[in-house]
Amino acid sequence: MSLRIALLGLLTAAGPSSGYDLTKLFESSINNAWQARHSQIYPELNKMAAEGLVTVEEAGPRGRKTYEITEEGSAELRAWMLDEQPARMHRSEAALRAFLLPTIEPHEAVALLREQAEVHAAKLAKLEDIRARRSENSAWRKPTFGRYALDLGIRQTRLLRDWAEETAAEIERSAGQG
Amino acid sequence: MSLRIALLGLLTAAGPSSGYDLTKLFESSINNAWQARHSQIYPELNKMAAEGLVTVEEAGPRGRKTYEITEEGSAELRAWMLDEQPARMHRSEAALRAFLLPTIEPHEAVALLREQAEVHAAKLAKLEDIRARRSENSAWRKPTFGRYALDLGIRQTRLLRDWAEETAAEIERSAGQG
DNA sequence: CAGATCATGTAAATTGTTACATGATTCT
DNA sequence: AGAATCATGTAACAATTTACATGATCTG
Repeated sequence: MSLRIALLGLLTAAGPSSGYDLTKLFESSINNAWQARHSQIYPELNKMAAEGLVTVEEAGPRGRKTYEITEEGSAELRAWMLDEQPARMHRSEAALRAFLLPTIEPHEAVALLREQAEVHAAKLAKLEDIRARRSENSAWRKPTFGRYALDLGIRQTRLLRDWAEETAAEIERSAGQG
Repeated sequence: MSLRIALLGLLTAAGPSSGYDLTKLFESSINNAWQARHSQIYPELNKMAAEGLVTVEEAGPRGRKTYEITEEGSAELRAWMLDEQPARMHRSEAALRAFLLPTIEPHEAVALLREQAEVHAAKLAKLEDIRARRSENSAWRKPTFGRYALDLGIRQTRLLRDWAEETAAEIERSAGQG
């Protein structure tokens, strides 16, 4: 379901797009929240077209197909947004690693965390750069699009960086004592 | 792969356990990072036993089977932990909703965010309570187990609460003007 | 014209969810 | 004895990944 919702959302945010466009949008915009390959996106778009959630226009240069969201599609997206869903699924390999940190040696954990902190710091810089340039290059119809998610992404990345740094320092401290 | 890693991690952290135990541990400990039902856990444990990553002891009261991690299983876990994996997968319906916030009316978005903030606040209280009582009831072999992940979970939950509150306020402000 | 990029698809395998199915043991 | 909990499993379906496959168009 979430893939479908993400696609409807991107079609709302960016306007009529091809599967190829959407695949790239997935990587560049919503990647922090959800991922999908073209091999999943193309069939899903066709299923959605068959169900009337989007329309297809087959006219482009290299067999390019342009999909556009329908009223029915917008209704589906809206229903999902307003629906009470107490069970929100969340999977994160980074958090899994955090849990499993005590399974390796303290000095290894410290090295790993320091490395992670650097990765997060680099990502943070990239996201902040995107935010700074937001007004120019955005493919969005409304300027608010992506804004809240970007803000959330920046905060989360900063949190991960700080957590990694502080946890590394803490492990180092306690390993030095014990 | 991640399911397998999570199971190996839990077997390391909690010692020999049954599939039933592990299913409950999934819910209570690692849930913030990964989820799995017993219908996925039981077959995976049997596959891991066949591959020599865990041993099985069929002796318990109600057909209970006890699984224990082997050297080979520990090596697999260790390899995963130390392995450089630049692509860490992350999926979150909450973040997806954040992205799609501008697809609904501002007043709806505000209501949704306020609701979410409350949910996160409640979860935060629960997690902080768990942290406060940690020393007593923990099933872990080492006291550090779950500690780092719990800390991360608390920070992330607090972040979501704050983000929801502040974003609600911001939307309210700009909707009032515009 | 060669290499990059655009553009779409399918097949097979893996992973994850929901639903069905069963029986033992403990608690009240 | 009946309800709750312990305990394990399978089957069907849905979602996701990896790999295979193809061809058009643009760029240098």
